[in-house]
Amino acid sequence: MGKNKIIYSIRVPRILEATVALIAEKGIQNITLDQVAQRAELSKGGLVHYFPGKDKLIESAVADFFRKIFERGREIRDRIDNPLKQLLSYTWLYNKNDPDLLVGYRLFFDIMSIASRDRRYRQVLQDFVENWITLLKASISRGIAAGDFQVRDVEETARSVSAVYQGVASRWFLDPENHSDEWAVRTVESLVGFLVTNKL
Amino acid sequence: MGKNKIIYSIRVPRILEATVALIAEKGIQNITLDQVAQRAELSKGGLVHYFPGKDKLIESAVADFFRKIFERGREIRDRIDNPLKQLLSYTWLYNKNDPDLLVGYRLFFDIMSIASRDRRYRQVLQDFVENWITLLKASISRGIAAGDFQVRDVEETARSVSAVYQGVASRWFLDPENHSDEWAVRTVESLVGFLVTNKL
DNA sequence: TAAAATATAAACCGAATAGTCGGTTTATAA
DNA sequence: TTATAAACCGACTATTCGGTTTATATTTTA
Repeated sequence: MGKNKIIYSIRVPRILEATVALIAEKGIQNITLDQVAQRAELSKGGLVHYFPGKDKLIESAVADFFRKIFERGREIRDRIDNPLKQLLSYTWLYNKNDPDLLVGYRLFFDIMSIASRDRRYRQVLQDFVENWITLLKASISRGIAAGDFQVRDVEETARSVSAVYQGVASRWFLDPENHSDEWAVRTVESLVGFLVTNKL
Repeated sequence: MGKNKIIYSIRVPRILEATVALIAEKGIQNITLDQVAQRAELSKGGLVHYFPGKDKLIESAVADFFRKIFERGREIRDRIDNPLKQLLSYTWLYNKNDPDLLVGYRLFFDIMSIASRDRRYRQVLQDFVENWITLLKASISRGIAAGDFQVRDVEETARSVSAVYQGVASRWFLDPENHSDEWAVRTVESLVGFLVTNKL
């Protein structure tokens, strides 16, 4: 593919964006090739030319989007030096005004739902999570080296931190009426702080 | 509906069971009326006679199933007297050998995914969660009264406890290879214990 | 017991949709 | 200029599926 590199580099991002936007709107299971083609402003034939099959299309769009979100998290973390503050730096995820996050949460819930039955999607999810775990482990290790953290098992603690973020995010996103932004941030700060400093 | 009470009380549970089983297998979005009818051993016409429309059918099946799961949690909790042990009593949710839980998790992820776009489902989810919150608040209040817990805000703490359970469960269920039963139980015990005793 | 209400099955309808394909246009290379 | 491959279009096909209709059987009721 891609004899004409210029047109390719215009079309493909546009298709991926259209796909992700539609998924956010209707759900992975409910988008159609016609809809994607229409939003990406090309024909169904053209769409299929770039992504042969709906599965391939969705897979690419999801992977691309998650990669971007992760990059963002890493960049924000990298601007911080203190290990504990790094571990708490992901509260940008609790921002209702960020349209990318609205998309991201919906995508994430979709993926989880499908992953509960489909090994392939389970792998996508695991890979995504593993990236964050790696990031968290680095911060924890630095905190230990600096003498700030008391942690029995870095890996296990990183997974607990990550699980806390996810649990809080789920409630915060799906029931904002009963779970304020402040509750989310307070809970994460309290629990993550405990995980890295009060381990017996 | 259901002038004939006897036949009704046989058909309806059978239909609900078939629906839930099929949802667990294929996902809410992917079941068909024909499949449900076949598994419940009646015709599609018969099925529609009892539940006029797919939405009604799914709604009833989900509500019925969640009610049963909640009843189970309450019964287990009621057999325990110590407030902290009550708060930790829900680790029966981390049991891979229970077929009802396999069904339950898949259902739950489906609901979350749809709820992220559909107000009706968000309400279903909120109602379900609110039941657990009520249960947790009761335990926390008893612990405070007994002088065992130090908690700033009962409601907020109950929601944090619940979020911890959910976050841990998500990881434990979707990536069992990297999140052992022991990790799940240890994490919950550690975090919940902290939430009710070390609040500043 | 006859009429009415209910229960059930099977055939059917129409909309939606993933994927295919023949053919056209456009860009690059010879 | 010409040959070739990529890019693109949109009509067509086959299938799926929710819901309806029609017909028949069973149960309730008057």
